[in-house]
Formats: sequence, C-alpha cells, structure tokens
Amino acid sequence: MKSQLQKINEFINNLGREEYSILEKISTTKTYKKGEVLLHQNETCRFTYSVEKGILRKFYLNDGKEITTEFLFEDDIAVSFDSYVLQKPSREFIQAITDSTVSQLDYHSFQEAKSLHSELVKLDLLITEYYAMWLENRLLEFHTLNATQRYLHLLSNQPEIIQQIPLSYIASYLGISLETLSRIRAKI
Amino acid sequence: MKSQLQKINEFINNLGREEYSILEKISTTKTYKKGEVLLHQNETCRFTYSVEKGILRKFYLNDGKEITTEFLFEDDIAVSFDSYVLQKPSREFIQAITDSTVSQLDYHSFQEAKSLHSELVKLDLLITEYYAMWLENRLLEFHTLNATQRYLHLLSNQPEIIQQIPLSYIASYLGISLETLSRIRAKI
DNA sequence: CGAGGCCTTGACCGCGGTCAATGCCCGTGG
DNA sequence: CCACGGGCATTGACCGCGGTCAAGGCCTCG
Repeated sequence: MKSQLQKINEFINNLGREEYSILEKISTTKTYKKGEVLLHQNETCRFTYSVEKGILRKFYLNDGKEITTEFLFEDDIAVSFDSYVLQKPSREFIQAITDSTVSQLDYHSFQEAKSLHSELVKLDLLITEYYAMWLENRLLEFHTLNATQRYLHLLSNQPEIIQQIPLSYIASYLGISLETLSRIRAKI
Repeated sequence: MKSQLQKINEFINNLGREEYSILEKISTTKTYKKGEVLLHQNETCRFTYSVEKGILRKFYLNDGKEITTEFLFEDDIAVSFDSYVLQKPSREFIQAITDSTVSQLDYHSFQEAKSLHSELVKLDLLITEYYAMWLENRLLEFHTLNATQRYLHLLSNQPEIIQQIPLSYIASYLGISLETLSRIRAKI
C-alpha cells in the first residue's frame, strides 16, 4: 500500500513538463466552508477533488442515516468513484468537515488529456490500483475484526481521524452505532 | 457496472491486431482439476488468470477458517490483486472449484507489453476500475443488507453460484456461518 | 453396508443495535 | 454575566441477529 503511494509520487515527480502543465491548466482551486457539500447525491461527479488543506468525507444515506465511507486529508483524492467513472448519478455525498482548499480536476478535460498523453493514463491506473487495494483492506477489516479491534486499528493507523472528527461520523465509518463506539472508548 | 463491462468488451474488440497478438503470445492456457490450487498463500501472484471454462474461487484463512472473497466464472479474471500489483506475497489462495481451463498472463510480460503499447494500459485501467466498483458494491452490501437480504440478493443476481457451489463456500462469501445460511434457506 | 462429506436442526449465548434519559460544552441573547 | 437551548457524547435497559457447539440426517462411493 505505502509502496504504491511511493510509486505514485515518483511518477508524478517524473512527469514531463508538458503533462504537468496540462494538469495545472485543467485544474481549478476552490475553497469550501465547514459543512459545505461539494457533491450531492444524485448529482453526477464531474470532478476529482484533491485535498490541499482541510478534511473532507464521503457518505451516503441508508434509511435516512448517514454512513461515512471515507475521510480525506491533505494530498488525498476525493471522488464518488462509480459516479465519476460511469458519469452517472452519485449515491454518495462529498462534504467538507473543516474549512478546506481543494484542487478539482474536470472529468472531460482529464479524459481528453489522457487521450493525448498516455503517461496520464498510467497515472490514473496507479491511483485506481491504490484505491482498489484500499477497498480490499477495508473489506478484510470488516470480516476479520470486531468493533473494538476496528476502533483500535483506526486509532493506531490514523489517530488524526479520532482527534479531529465527530464521533458520530467515525462510528458510521467503523460500521457501528454511536453508542457502541462510546462504550468501546469508555473501556479503554 | 454493466456498462463498464461493455466498455471493456468494446475496447478489446477494437484493439489493434498487433496488441491482440501480443496478448496471445504472452498468455498460456492451462487446465486445473477440481480442488487444485493455482496460487498459494504467501506465494507472489505472477499471473492474472482468465477463466475460459470452469469455476475458481479466491479465499484466505482467518483463525484457520477459509473466508471466500470471490467466485470467478467464464470470462472473469482471477488475481490476488495486491499481491499482483505490488509483487509481494499473497494473503489469498486461488483455487479451482471445478475442473477448469484458464488463460494466464504473466505479470512481467504484461508490464513490458504495456510499456510498448499504451492501449494495453488503458485496458488495464478499465479492468481495474471495474474491480474497484465491484469492491465498492460489496462493501455497500455488507453495510446496508442483513444476512437474509444478502443471500436473496445473491440468489437473484448470481443464481449460478447457489447451484454449483458448496454452501460452506457461499456462507463465508456472504460473511455468515454455514448454520445461519442453512436456516435462512429453510425459511424460504 | 459402513464411512465420510455435506447439510440441517436445536439449544444457548454474546455482540452490538435501539430507545430513552442524562450529562456536558458552548454560543447567543436578555 | 448568567440563563437557556442545541449539538454532541455518555450511560442504562432491553432485545434480536447471527455465532458456536453438538447431535443428527442424508447422500455417495468404496
């Protein structure tokens, strides 16, 4: 997983000037206030959102309850994946948890850039591979760890999440109720 | 999801003869007997296995118990994803559930082919995107459906699984015990 | 006919969910 | 400056889904 991040960073550093400047040209930087929604459910995800500052989350609604699927920090990329890839309405919301600065890359511009510069396809592949591995690990955790273990695992791997984010979001991210999370924390 | 499969098929049909013949050259067809293991845990996954005939499954061990993560039918591709991408030892096994014929594609040959033919990178991307969406959906199902609903969902989406595969494999694929699956089936 | 693999059924239990009350912190306005 | 209200977290009582353990049924194949 981490070695994949290295690959991605190296790849970006070794990109030709031309490709690099194209990416810059088709990206726009925007700021969002805490609580603001970048992408609504049923909207088609036109952008990938690269976090420059702040924290985002992705979530969807199930029986009216918000289920958080991912937290995004600096240098992470937020995107409603299937909506973006298939250019169809999104199940997920993307929301700013804190005031945030984001560099957004337009789908169609990026598609065009990829068709002209095959290096960008490789970059896209590396990033998609990373996301797939992240998903595989998340599935594995749900199948092999109980609620307490998942919390401890999060605590040791991403302590920044626990400190900066409301427990209700964290609970749904861990697949448990807010009350259960509270009890787990009380025991430790 | 299905539209992504269409994209992939179209893309393969529109591949140049050259790319096509390269893929053929670096693939080898093999047959495996029921129960035979194509990839062991801790072995590095050197191949992608494209199923031409038969059924494969992927699984890993947790406390000595087998957890099945995926069933692969004709035209599906079996690969221990993170092991293949990072070329590191695999957590998962890949095993033939029935006598099977498989076309296997070597990692290093494919990497080389991709570096010479950027069309193949695009193909790799499309397939990886499909896998990521499949994983996203699987995660969603675990979070939104209970055991009975997951079984019914499987029954309506992939009835072939229920008919041809031992219930013990299906139970672990659904994330439940064999006994619970049996009780669910009794109620219907 | 007997053995072993696979599935079913029963009894019991614990993890984590739900509902509801209470606590705590903080911003706002009187 | 205090009082109040709202948002967020904690705690308690209760319950049900699905797990575990163990026994029993049912094929298939030697």
